[in-house]
Amino acid sequence: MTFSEENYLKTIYHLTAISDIDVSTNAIAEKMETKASSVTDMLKKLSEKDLVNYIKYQGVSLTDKGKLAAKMIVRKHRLWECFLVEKLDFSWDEVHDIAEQLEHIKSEKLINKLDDFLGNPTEDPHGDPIPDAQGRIIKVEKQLLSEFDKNQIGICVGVKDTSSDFLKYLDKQEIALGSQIEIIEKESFDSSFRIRVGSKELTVSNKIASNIYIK
Amino acid sequence: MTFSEENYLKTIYHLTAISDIDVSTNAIAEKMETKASSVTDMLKKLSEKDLVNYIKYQGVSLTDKGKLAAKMIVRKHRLWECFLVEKLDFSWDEVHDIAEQLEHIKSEKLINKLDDFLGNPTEDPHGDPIPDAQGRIIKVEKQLLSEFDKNQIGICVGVKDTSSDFLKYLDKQEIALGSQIEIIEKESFDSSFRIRVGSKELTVSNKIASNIYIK
DNA sequence: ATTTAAATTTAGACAAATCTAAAAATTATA
DNA sequence: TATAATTTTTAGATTTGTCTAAATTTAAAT
Ligand SMILES: [Mn+2]
Ligand SMILES: [Mn+2]
Ligand SMILES: [Mn+2]
Ligand SMILES: [Mn+2]
Repeated sequence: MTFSEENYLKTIYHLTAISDIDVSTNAIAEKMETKASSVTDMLKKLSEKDLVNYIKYQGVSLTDKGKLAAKMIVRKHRLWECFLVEKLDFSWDEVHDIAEQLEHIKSEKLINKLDDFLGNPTEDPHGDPIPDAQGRIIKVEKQLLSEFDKNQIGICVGVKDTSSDFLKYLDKQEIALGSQIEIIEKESFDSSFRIRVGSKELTVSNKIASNIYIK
Repeated sequence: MTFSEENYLKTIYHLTAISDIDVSTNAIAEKMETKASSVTDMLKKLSEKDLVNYIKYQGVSLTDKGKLAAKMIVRKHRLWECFLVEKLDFSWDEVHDIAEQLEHIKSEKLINKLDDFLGNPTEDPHGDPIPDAQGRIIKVEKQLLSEFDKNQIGICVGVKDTSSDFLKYLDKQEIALGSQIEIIEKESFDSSFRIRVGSKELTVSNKIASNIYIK
């Protein structure tokens, strides 16, 4: 399997995880910053290999084989992110791009040994679940901060947007995984939130609140 | 720089390290298990990028820029081999192929942090020197076991052949880096050696003795 | 000094992954 | 429902790295 094929599988996996319905050619093209015609070519190839169910003009979904392959790539990506943060002391906003490269290293033994070395973590530095060697995922039900109401309290357990910019913003506000967040006030006009994080109080926009997972 | 370009540079680096004179197209083709015509094509490209000094029909050598680039790849390869052996408990005969992949991961920060995490090792699991971030190498003078004479004693500090087969043979004979080796007898007929390793005595062919470095 | 052999390069082809531009199918709108 | 807009696919071109076969250059052997 080539790097490119792996990247397509991963993208389709992530897009189907969101909405569950078939993924469109354009959605893939947009996410991968490539052209729709390139996507079509690749879908034909992946279909030929029985990794996706593809019907012309009708969108695409992963086969069981394709889904497992995608999960193994996600597994590698997230384990490497753990390694970078836990062992090499990278911050959570620096690891994604390097993991994008490391996720393509081919060695089952390597990834399983890495898993053990890290103590078999179930979540990556952004709170995303790590599939095990069989592709099983422990789902933790979590809500967006934006769905919370006044006076509710929760723990930050993940982020939806994992861009470096957003993660740095959270660092600045001293919001990290494990932080306790209390909703002091929800402004009905713009759906912004007044929250308490630790001892500090701050106001966050709805856009921010829509990218923080709470449990 | 592409994977392929990096692999060519590394190969040229290793071939020049042996004999110091210009490397031939065929030597590169043989080592990389590719065709001479493919090598010629790549040499033109590397020459265009000022990574090699290339004169048609006359062989090739690395420029300073090319040599530094090659050393950085070797640095990455050997540091990852250390990681695999020291941290993930791989044996020294399993790590080369995985390191061949890992050496192409692009992140200076990653490799320098890995270096620190490993305690800035100066040698890899096969006794080969690890260039530092500036490309400097600590040369340890060492001799082949085959060049030793009767009654001499030394420590095994490296191997010339790093193939899995040879390394497994050494494991079987309980010869490892750090093992004390004493030459009991040198057979003049076939240049084989009777040696003592730890408490055991054994006979090794000249071919074996020509692939073990002693200090 | 020719001739022969070996090494190297060139020419042309191919597969993978991408692109642009044009055609076809689907979906939305009037 | 007919037409327009959007989405998707096809056709053809490009880049990278490879290959085979033929031509060229260099080295070796009469
Ligand atoms: Mn990531
Ligand atoms: Mn992540
Ligand atoms: Mn190696
Ligand atoms: Mn090595």
